[in-house]
This record gives sequence, C-alpha cells and structure tokens, in this order.
Amino acid sequence: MKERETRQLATVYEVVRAAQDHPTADEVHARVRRRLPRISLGTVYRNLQKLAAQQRVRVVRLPHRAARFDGMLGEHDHFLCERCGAVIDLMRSAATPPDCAALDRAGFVVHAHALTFYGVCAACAGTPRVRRPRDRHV
Amino acid sequence: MKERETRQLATVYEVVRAAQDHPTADEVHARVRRRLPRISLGTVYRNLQKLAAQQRVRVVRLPHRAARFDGMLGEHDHFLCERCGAVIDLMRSAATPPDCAALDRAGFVVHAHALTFYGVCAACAGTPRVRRPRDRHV
DNA sequence: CTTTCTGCAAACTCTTTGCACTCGT
DNA sequence: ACGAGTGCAAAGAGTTTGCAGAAAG
Repeated sequence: MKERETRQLATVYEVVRAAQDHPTADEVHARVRRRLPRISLGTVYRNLQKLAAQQRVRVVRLPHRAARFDGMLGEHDHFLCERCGAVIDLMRSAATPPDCAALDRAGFVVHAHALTFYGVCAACAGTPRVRRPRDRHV
Repeated sequence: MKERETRQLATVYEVVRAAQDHPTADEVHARVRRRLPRISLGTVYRNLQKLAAQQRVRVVRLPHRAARFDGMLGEHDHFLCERCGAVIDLMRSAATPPDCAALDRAGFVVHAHALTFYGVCAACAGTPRVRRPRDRHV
C-alpha cells in the first residue's frame, strides 16, 4: 500500500508543474515522452489521477463538450450534487453575476460564461424541504 | 439549403423542451424512441446540434470529465478564447466570487465552483498588448 | 423530382482496465 | 523478494460520419 516515487510519476509531475498552458493528458504524454520515450498514455493517465488525488496538480474542469441539453432557454447556472448526481438549475440571480469589468479593461471580449457549483443538494444534505431530489429549480 | 421539419426533429425538440431534468443525448434518444421507435442515436445527435445552432434548445456546458491539467494549485477561473483556443488563467479576484449565500440558505452545501468565461482574448481582439497569444495569466 | 434527412454501422476521441512483466523499496 | 507500478493492447463511453435509401417540399 505504500506509494512509490517512480521516474514516470516524477516526470509527469515535473511536466505539469512546468507547463504554462493547460495541457491535455495527451499533451502531457507527448512532453513526458521526450524524456521517457517508452512511457505509455495509460501510465500518464494513472499518474495524473494520482497527482490530482494528492492535490499535487490541479484538474481544470472545463466545460468541453456539450453533454446535456436543456429546453430552458434563459441564462442560468447549475448546481451539481456530488451525492445524487442531480443537475439543478439556478436562476442567474441566485449568484452574483461575475464581474467582467476587469476582463473588459484588459481588452477581452466576453460573450458568455458558465458557472457550476459542486456540493451536496438540500435533499441529500438531509434538509427535508424538497420533495423531488432530482432536477428541481432553485 | 432549406431546412426541413421532419418528424424526428420535431420530436427531439418537444422532448427536450418538455424535459425538466437535463437529459444527455442518450436519454433524449430513449425518450424520443418511445414515440419514434426507429429513430437512431445519430439522428438525435444531429438534431440536437441543429436545434442548438438555431438556439431552440440550450446546451448545458457542464464540466464533465477532467480534460486538462494545471500545475497552478491556487483557486482560479478560466477564460476560453473562441478564436485561438487559448485557455487563460484568471485570478479569482478578477471576477467577483459568486454568492453562495442563497444556496446555503436553501440547505445546499457548496464545496467548490467552476467559472469559465467565453469570448475573444485581448490578443485576438486586436489589442496589441500581449506578446504570446496562448495561455498567459490575467 | 430534387435535395435534405434518416438509419445503420463503422470510425473516432478520450479514458479506463486486465494482464504479465518490471523495478522501487 | 514482495507488491506497487508499468507497457501494451483491448475495451469502454460518448460522439461523429459515410453511405444508400426514405421522405419532405
């Protein structure tokens, strides 16, 4: 059960720490390979998971692909319950709209933003005030 | 070039509009199938894309899987440039931390949140104040 | 009739996993 | 020597695509 400091783990860690961009697992693999040509992609995945579990690297949760669809057209955010997996709509007013002024000032054009909270929903947290545990609005 | 209103498209639309949860493409397929048993998953995907392009349904951009890794351990948000694809770190102070008070009051436990802005970065927007177009901090 | 759309299946991307072998400790 | 870690390749999810035939206009 004791963890080992292998060359592979150390190199993956160094590569991610040194990276200024936000490499995908594949990109990490390519860079590590320059030093350890025989390392496999599977090992990179395993080591990235291990490092993330140890909080030694950070996982960037970027909304990448469209995975879910919504008939509700208005702007709103989401709460993701880590216990029951529910996706709960949050009216935009439930959270302060993020301040884009600093971005605007820096010359960035903001078209949209996505805000997702993670945690435990009221139903799972034991507050018996919700009837349906899945997919209600707040 | 003219779009057709097929039974398949109409049914996918109705199902997504009627859904109170946030169905995945697969779930949409299952529901549509109850009415059109021969519809294929590929058609559902194509129609979801079409409806999203027409803004008739909303795509929920949920951070699904860990796709990218970061050696920067502090809390921060991201800006995704739609032009050059850059992922730019934003210090948390650049945007007002979202207000969780309403969620707390409703009995929700918030562990974390992910905030991503979409738009055009300063370099792509033509502001010549950035040297490297990819992956700088703000 | 023409052109778009569909069903099907194959292909593709990203990630995980089983297995025998390797290598830290 | 023991067992966690590795390379490889195969298997999984989730999504896209090529094609022949169906159907909307």
